[in-house]
Amino acid sequence: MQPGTTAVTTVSGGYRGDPSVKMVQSADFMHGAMVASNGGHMLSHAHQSPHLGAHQTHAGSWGGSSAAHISSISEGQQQQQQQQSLVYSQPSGFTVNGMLSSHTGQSLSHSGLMRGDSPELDHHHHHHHHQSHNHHTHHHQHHGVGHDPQSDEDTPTSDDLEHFAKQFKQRRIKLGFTQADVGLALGTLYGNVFSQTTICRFEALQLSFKNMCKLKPLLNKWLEEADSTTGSPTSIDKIATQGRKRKKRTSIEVSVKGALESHFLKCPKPSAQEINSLADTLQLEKEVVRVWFCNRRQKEKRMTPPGLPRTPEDAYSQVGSIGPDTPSPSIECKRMYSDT
DNA sequence: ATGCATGAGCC
DNA sequence: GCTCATGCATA
Repeated sequence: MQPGTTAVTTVSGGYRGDPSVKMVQSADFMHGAMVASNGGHMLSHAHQSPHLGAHQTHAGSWGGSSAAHISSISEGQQQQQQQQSLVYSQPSGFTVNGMLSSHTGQSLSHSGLMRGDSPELDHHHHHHHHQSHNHHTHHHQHHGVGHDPQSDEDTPTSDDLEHFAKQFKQRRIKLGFTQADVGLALGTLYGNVFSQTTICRFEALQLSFKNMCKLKPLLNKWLEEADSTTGSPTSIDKIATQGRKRKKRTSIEVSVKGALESHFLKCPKPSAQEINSLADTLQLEKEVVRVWFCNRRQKEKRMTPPGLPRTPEDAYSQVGSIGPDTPSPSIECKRMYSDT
């Protein structure tokens, strides 16, 4: 390695189109995953623009003011610890309640989430579900959890999704299932397999609004199945893992990340030439830089903004001069040259 | 739990 | 090449 290497790309080249190496990905994605000591992000600048309707492309698909704390540390820990049962909990059936008898009441109900913000997600389509509070009709009775007011018919609001995600996580944990278990179960039940990552991001509301809406019905059905003690031996049939060759994950140095961040603030969508220059300066592959910006933009569109270690309660303490983002002037990034 | 990556669909 | 949904691999 050269002393000037900014990123450790373990493998370079030959990952696609090279059938010499075959490696089936094992399901042990949780090895040493007991590091639930996070809760905050390293990104402390937290640039979020609460003022929509401006010249900005799209500042947050969720309306920005969701203010949902990602997850409590206490929940995260107990969730991580149970991931040791990745040897597929269901050998030949759905032994739902056959493994959840070892917990009694650890997950206290801590629904600290009540603020009335109206999500205005009018950037995708024009569905007008402005969360009209027409509660003139009597709401059907629901005992405890497992049922959401909207069912899975019409489009839920961000509040609904937020609530559902929380409930889902609670139930899931109480039932003794891991996020990976749920992902697999969805596959066996509906044909759509999902990874632990997706389930995790759903619970943490780190998906786009549309994506959340798509997954909610599925997860809701799983919930019903699971908690109804359905001893019905559902067919377990997990699809064979695709022998995909994947590029080794590039580890970008912290300093380099900082540089990328700075550039992102100036211009979230750099041109190919800009990317080229950046890649050259930071000694990274152009593709790596390009993908980094893509991922960075995606992160910006999530409900939970990048780096927001404050709880909804804390949000009340700093209103007025909304601090997460210093209102930067609209620095429109433009192409350096036009080679046309 | 999250960072980097893939791939499908769109332009 | 971008967005968007999704996930492997990893800290």
